Amino acid sequence: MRKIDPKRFKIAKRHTSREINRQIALTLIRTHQPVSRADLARLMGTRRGVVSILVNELLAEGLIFEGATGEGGGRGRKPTFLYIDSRERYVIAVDIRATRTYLMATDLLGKPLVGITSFSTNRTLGILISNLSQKIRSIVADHKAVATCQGVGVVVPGMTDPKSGRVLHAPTLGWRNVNLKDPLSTAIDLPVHIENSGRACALAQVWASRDHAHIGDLAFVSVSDGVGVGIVVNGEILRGQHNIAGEFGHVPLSIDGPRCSCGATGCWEAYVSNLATLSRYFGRNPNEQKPMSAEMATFTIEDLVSRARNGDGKALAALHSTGRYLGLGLASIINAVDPGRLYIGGEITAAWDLIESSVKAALAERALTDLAARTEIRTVSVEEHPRLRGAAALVAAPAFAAPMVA
Amino acid sequence: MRKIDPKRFKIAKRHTSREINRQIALTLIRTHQPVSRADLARLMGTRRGVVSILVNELLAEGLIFEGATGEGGGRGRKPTFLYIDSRERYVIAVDIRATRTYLMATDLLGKPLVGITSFSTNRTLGILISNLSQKIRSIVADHKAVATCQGVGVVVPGMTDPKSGRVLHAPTLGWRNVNLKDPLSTAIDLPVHIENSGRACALAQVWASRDHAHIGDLAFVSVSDGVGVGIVVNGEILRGQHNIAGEFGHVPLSIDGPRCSCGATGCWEAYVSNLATLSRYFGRNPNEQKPMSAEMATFTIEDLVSRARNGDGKALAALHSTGRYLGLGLASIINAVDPGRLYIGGEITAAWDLIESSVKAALAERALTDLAARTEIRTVSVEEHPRLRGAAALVAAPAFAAPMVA
DNA sequence: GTAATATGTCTCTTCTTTGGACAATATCCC
DNA sequence: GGGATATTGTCCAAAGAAGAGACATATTAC
Repeated sequence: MRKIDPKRFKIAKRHTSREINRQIALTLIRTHQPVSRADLARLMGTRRGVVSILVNELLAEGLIFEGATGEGGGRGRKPTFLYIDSRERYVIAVDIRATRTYLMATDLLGKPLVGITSFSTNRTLGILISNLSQKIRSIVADHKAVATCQGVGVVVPGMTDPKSGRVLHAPTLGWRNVNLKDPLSTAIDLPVHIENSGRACALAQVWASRDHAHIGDLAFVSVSDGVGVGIVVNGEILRGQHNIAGEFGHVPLSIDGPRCSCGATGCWEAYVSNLATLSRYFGRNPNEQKPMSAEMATFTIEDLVSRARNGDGKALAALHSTGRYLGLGLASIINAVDPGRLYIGGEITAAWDLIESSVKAALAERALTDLAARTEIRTVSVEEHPRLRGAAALVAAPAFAAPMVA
Repeated sequence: MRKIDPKRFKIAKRHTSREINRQIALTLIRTHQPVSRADLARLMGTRRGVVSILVNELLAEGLIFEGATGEGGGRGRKPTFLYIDSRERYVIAVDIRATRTYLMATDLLGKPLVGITSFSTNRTLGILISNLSQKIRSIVADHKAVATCQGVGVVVPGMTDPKSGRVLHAPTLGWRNVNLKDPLSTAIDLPVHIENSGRACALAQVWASRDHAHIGDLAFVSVSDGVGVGIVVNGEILRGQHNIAGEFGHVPLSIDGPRCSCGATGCWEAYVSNLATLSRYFGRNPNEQKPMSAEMATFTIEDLVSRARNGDGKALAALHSTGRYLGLGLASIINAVDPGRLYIGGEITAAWDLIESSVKAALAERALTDLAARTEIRTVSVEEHPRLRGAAALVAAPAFAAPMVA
């Protein structure tokens, strides 16, 4: 039961029905391919005649293509199978991180076309844009003959306003209220979409093409330098009134806890970020000003995990502790928005087998019902590049999205 | 950008466009009444001809009525004004609380028709249903001549599953997984809608008819024995996968804090519930098992507030403390879902002038941006009966809701 | 009184789903 | 091999709905 917004409603025009059904057909082709017109008619509960019109429209636009007539199975005329056409269009995904910036090109379904390239991030906006557009232009030039670029999706570790294309605040980059979209867009002459990396990761999971069982309500928790969270409600990214929705990283576990980079104390992030885990291992107060030892400065979570695997009890304890705090925070997410599934990303997932029990025990401690405590948790490894896949989805997904209506 | 659910999509049928525009017209009549057909055509950006058809449909169904031709202002034929017809239909709202159960009848816009009646709550389900249906039948009999009852909305202090009509867990009533809807519905032969009271309060604000500026994203925080929260996203109540979404009352402020009724420790509820505030005043550990003094047992928040107003420094300090914790928790809500507006209900609102500064200061401490810290907060006094208004909205609102599409 | 103007209804056109017919296959079974 | 049966995709007429504009009605300006 949704209330119609008396200021921002959308009237049903003459084309609206067609638009809706067209997108449904496209979605079903996407999730069920290979699929015939007759199959679609059965799935949609309409006549084959309408489906034919819809399909011909999609064919004319080049969004889908007809494959060879497939094996029907029973008797009767064999069906012509339909597929999403992922050859002529592609998108470029960009992941800007504090130290390096990563690029990838994918088709509309998120399948990578070329390997991931990267370069060192220069935090001066002008230089970064210049470096970036050079790389992008090179990719575009390479593909000019076969396909056209639909746009560039850029994810940033910080708060963003996708509408204006501004990065509101990215602490690790030292950016505050900078317009990233417009200068980049003019430099490369392509549409640019900006988004926070946590949300983009969530987006990547929503649109993950393999997932037949669509989960319209999910949360993605990305644990690395900070904790980024993306929430999806009703198949739509939750952005909130000020573009800060989903910042569970700064919901407290203990208001008297350690100081967080955001200025407040006891944020979840201050307990489970990579730095927090490492500090715990070194028995160091993360707020301390005194310089780190050489070992500490270069020591990574990967190192910690391998030590834990090799029998370092202190390392294992530090991981378990992080696992526990992770679970406590996940319980907050469940109690707050109760998503159908939780995804965890970040370096810590490499140690998931070690910490899963701690996570689940902590979750059960605070979840309000048994069923909620058993909310499915899936890890997304660093190698799956959820941020880049999310960046790609920023550009590719709108072609498949539901039209705004009512 | 919303993903279409490949399992639960809704095709656009021949009637769909009409349905959508009909509901938009109805919404606009609701929010802009008195309004003419020509006004609607301008608001909707369509021809007057289409509006006429939609309006005639709504007239035939008795949802709206034509008033006297109004003053146009300029020259030309005078418009015939349209209004929501709130005479022929009404709904019954029920608020079941631990000690008393309240009833009210309202029209479709939520305007009370008869005064609020109440009776002592008997926690034995059968007896309560019997008592309740007696009262309901009496109201129905009183109105039989003039109007028909559309249904009964029931709100409960606990977790509910509106679909099945079951109360999953209501600690203060001692109910666990009881079917409230079906037996009540058969007893009174009317449709029954069950909902958690926090969510219902949020619903009441969404559908508050005065509010021209529709806020599609809001949170309602109801502070009393416990802390109930209702979240609205995109004009729709957030229920979550297990019907526990919005339970911010059990998101921690400090995991090492006082024990909460839910079994966990340091929940927001354990800091700001009425009991927590009173315990703070009496310098008593709320988890203590030792019996309360006679004074403490009968002392209420209202008493505390009046003492604070009369110069009791300890009372004022206890309230300020609650205000601070309230603000810290509100910051969590803002960081998590970033609603456009926060509503606060409960007895504590009577002391809002005393604690507002504490609330806002605490909120500013933890909010991630200045803009977010300035999220509008509105109080809803106990006299406005938000729970009952929400219960009414459960039944009345579907008539105005947007149709499910795509 | 006449011109100007706004409202509400009506008609015709265009777009879209609905229902059914039909040709084009392909298999089953005798 | 041939007829019966079944399935796919297309086509056509019907009906629902928005778009565009004409027209009668009602009211004020001058």
